[in-house]
Amino acid sequence: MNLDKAESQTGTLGKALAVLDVIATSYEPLRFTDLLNRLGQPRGSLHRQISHLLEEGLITLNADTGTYELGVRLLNWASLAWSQNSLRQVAAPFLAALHERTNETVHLAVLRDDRVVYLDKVESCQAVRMHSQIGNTSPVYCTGVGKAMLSVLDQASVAELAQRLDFQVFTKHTLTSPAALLAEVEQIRAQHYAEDREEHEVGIRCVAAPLVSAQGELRGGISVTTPVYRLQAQQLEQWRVWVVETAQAINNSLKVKLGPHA
Amino acid sequence: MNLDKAESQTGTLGKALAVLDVIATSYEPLRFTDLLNRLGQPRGSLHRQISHLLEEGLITLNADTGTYELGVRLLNWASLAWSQNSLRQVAAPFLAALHERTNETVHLAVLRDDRVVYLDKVESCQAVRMHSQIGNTSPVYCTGVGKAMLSVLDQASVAELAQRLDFQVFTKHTLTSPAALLAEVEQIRAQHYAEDREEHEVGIRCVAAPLVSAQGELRGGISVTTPVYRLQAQQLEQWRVWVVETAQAINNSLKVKLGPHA
DNA sequence: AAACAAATTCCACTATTTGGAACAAAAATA
DNA sequence: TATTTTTGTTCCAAATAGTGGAATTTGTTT
Repeated sequence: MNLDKAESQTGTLGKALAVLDVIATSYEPLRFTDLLNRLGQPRGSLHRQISHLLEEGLITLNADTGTYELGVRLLNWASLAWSQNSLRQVAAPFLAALHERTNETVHLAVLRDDRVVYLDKVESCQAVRMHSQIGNTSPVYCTGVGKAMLSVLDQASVAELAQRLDFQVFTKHTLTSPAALLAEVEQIRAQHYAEDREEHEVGIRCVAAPLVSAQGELRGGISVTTPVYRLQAQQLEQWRVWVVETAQAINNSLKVKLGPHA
Repeated sequence: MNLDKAESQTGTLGKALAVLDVIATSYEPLRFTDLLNRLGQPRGSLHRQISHLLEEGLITLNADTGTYELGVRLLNWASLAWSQNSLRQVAAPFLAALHERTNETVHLAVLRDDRVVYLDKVESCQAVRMHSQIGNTSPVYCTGVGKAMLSVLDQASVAELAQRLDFQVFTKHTLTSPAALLAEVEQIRAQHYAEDREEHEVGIRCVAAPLVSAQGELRGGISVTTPVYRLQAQQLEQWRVWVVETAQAINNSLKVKLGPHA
């Protein structure tokens, strides 16, 4: 009956998670009717989906406001997801060493759904904000790790991806077109490292490199971030070398730790 | 046909999440067959459930090992869950102030499924381990916050809960019977604060108090934790006061921020 | 107390899930 | 290399769980 396009259905699960996603990404708290409007589903169906999510502890009803919040079960899963993540486990000591050398904030990130997701962070003891960044996402096109990761995908995929991106302007250095991004990625591919020159946030620069498996598949990216005011030209040069070296070391470690088979 | 006991079914969603839970709580990485054994489901069904979880990004297949890991989508949700959590938002400044006064680690936790889940933590800049603790769980019966939270439930619920707990012995001070726990909770109810006297970990003590809504319903708990070696008797007395004061302040703030209705 | 809005329940209809078995691929063994 | 065993994937009729429109209940406003 229906052999349209990429027909991807995860059935009942997908529908329930769509509800969860709306709750997760809404800026203001939502009541039943708000969800009804945003999801355009029949009352009955939505109602049951919500009860299931509640019963499973994925969401919570705030009795005072009648609005839904994400449940703490998600926090618990995330904690487990983080600690068992194999990429993170392998990379951790290298990130620590890189931080040691640079004394700047070091990130580990992966690509998901056209966005960068931060997996780990090593920083000098600062105001200890939550996971600081862990689990947060940023656009690919204006972050060091983002562009670094794109550089190991084949040109065609990058072009496709660039086409469907929605370029937002964060600073006057933000890349704002598919063409600009493609050109930049081309260059990154050649030099093996990427830079963010205040493209996402004014006053913040970073140097990044991609992580790949033994088969050359994209695994993630790492970066060193710094405020420009304490940045000196030769430091930057030094960091490029260190970041690339560290990425290389992690790649080698990945081969040993994960895939001694091909 | 089937009116057995507490008949709680979340249908398809519940089954999918059961798979996720097995992956989450396993100590070693699991392959398809491992999951099959642990879940005792027909091959076909499990296979489809796994594909759905994969497609939704809730789990990832590690191509090198053929094992499944939790997906980063969970990290992203957790990050949002944490930042939008209203209890945490309200409590945050009070936790910071309490940390300021005591200069010791301060925790915010909630009760879920007979366990304590840590929601927030303020600590002196130490080795920055991930969420440090956020999303981690501990038993109720051997933690300060755990026992503090039990003290605001009615005696019957606590007795029931105590009965179904599996008391593990962590130190020589760990409470190991429903009776002991009930007695302790009784006392906590009277004095309005709880203590963990090296019951979970040798050398660690803590003082805790429960958080309640305007209607007196349990909302969570807070605690101050310290290594015994730097503990002096009069400090402890001081902290009891501060912890109870802080809890009271948060409770008041909860009334204002959340529920000005009854 | 009436009018209104929001949330919950109901139930005949329909789509998805189920689970056993057949099939394919990969590893282990001969 | 051939053979067996293990592991993973696909199929489809039957069973089950989800759908969605409407009626009912609950709770808020006038």
